[in-house]
Amino acid sequence: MIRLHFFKTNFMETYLQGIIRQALIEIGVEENQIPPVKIEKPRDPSHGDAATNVAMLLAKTLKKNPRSIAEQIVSKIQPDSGKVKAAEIAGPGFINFRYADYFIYSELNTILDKGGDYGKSVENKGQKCLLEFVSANPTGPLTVGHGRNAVLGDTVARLLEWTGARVQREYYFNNAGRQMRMLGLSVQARYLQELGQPTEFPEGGYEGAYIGDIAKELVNEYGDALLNQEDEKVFKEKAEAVIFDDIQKTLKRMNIVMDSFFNENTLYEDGSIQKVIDVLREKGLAFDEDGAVWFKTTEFGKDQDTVLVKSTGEPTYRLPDIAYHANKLERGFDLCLDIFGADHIDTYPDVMNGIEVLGYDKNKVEVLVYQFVTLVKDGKPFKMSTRKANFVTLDELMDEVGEDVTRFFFLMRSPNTHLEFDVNQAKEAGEKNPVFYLQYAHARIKSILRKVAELEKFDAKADLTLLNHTAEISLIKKLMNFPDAVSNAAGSREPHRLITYLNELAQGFTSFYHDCRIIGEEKNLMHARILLAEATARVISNGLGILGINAPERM
RNA sequence: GCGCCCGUAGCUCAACUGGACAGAGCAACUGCCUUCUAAGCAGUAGGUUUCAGGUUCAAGUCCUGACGGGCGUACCA
Repeated sequence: MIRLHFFKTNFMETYLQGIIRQALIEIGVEENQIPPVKIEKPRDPSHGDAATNVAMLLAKTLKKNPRSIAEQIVSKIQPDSGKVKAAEIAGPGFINFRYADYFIYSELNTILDKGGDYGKSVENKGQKCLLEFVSANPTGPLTVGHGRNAVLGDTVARLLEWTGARVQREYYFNNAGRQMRMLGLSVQARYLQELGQPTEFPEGGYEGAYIGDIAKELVNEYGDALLNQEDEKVFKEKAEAVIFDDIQKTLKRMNIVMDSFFNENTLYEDGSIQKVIDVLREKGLAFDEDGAVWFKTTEFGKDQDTVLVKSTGEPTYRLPDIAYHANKLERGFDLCLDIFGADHIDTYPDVMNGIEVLGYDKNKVEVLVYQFVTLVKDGKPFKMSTRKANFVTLDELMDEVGEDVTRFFFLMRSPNTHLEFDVNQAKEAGEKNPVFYLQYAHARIKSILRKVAELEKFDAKADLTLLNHTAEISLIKKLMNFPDAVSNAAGSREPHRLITYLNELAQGFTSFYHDCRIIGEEKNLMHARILLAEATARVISNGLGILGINAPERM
């Protein structure tokens, strides 16, 4: 049997495109009149497995009605019976194809052969990607707000890896600046209070309980030896170390491991910040006014110029951002993807313009923007502010609802829409919780396979053509869509599409489970169904793996 | 004021990037556990896709304009 491993879905698509183009030429359509032949899969299974709309696209140029064009095309098509059954015309002029049985069963074999690799593609083969995400400064524990960023970033990374890319996960941070000084001062104040010194807590300081914990640690370590520190440096450094450690633990708990950490400070040390200003000045795009250095963003259509260096001599965050992105491109990545919250969106055009002026290809930089998360508890939104003690940390959230559920909920919705994280629904250990539906389907299959293994040995080969029940056929077809679902989610950077797919798959399995027994059926049929069940478990666990969620053996 | 995002079932959201009859999950109602996991299944009900125009064979999807919501619009990050 010829294996279609490396062409797979695309193989069928290019095949259909080929025979359609051939037919078009045969009926006398000029080469340059042929529109792009798009193959799509109909929503409604009764419309077949693949369809094209070329006839409708040609209606205008050929000045004929689409159905008659479709008829002409179909009359010239002689499909390979090993791949598709005859083409049909439907609706306003769609040409629908149905997969041949042989093709479907051979695809099922492919799934079983490829196993844990099924769904991987080569479309981004050789691409080097830098995915920057989280990038929270170490001023406090990761909160729910960071959670969406972290999970989205990591999952998009996994998706890109499945399409063949090499992805480096990078965390960008700044441990200098006012924020961090304030952090140090806050710890210092708590330290002094801890030792009974009358102290005023700094205005706008960090009030979270974790600050007090760090102070206590310092007391344990140093006693009162730090009473007469002139500045907050020791406190800041301690806080940074503790908090960073904490952040990494939280990430690890969420199944996220960074490949690199990039400190903003590097950009000052190696002079690249200065270089940005120099080049912008040289090109007449930076100028001095009121003691500050400005970026002439009005040149790019903004209604205001933008400050790069404040009159205090301190740069705004835009300047290092530009230098940082230049640095990324300098490192030779083909794609630099940033995960940004909606509140940061305004810096993006400045960065793009900046790096373009510096002579880099801004098409290599891409930003995935996600909207905010609202925690909902008991039907009420839970308002959070980072600086006040009033926030829910990611760890607390995971303590409450679990790691898998947390990841799933952050991924469930399109990045582009507000995410309402319903804690009550997430905590529900049962029916109301959409995560378990997927895991349950997987556990169920595994349970059956365990039972089967106790009964008898069977060889890996089986007569798959025995799988001809409606539920079986549509389950196999669903499995066949997995690679598309992966590359779709990867291409659009929208993991929720994969979740939608997996839900449909799990539904497909459950109706198979409902209609078709495995244990107790005639031996050959049982064997065939075991393979189908195995393939399904495989695809579910591959899919959940991409989402960074466990596929449990039993529940 | 200006810029970006959003508006789809009572609620939370999908809709494969312009395709065929707009779909799920909660919530509501009706059934189903001596048979491989009922964390499940089958069914009922729920819609003028905010409104008004436009583009075309075809619009929830694209363009214009209203209306409503979120975010941004700092010499804060």
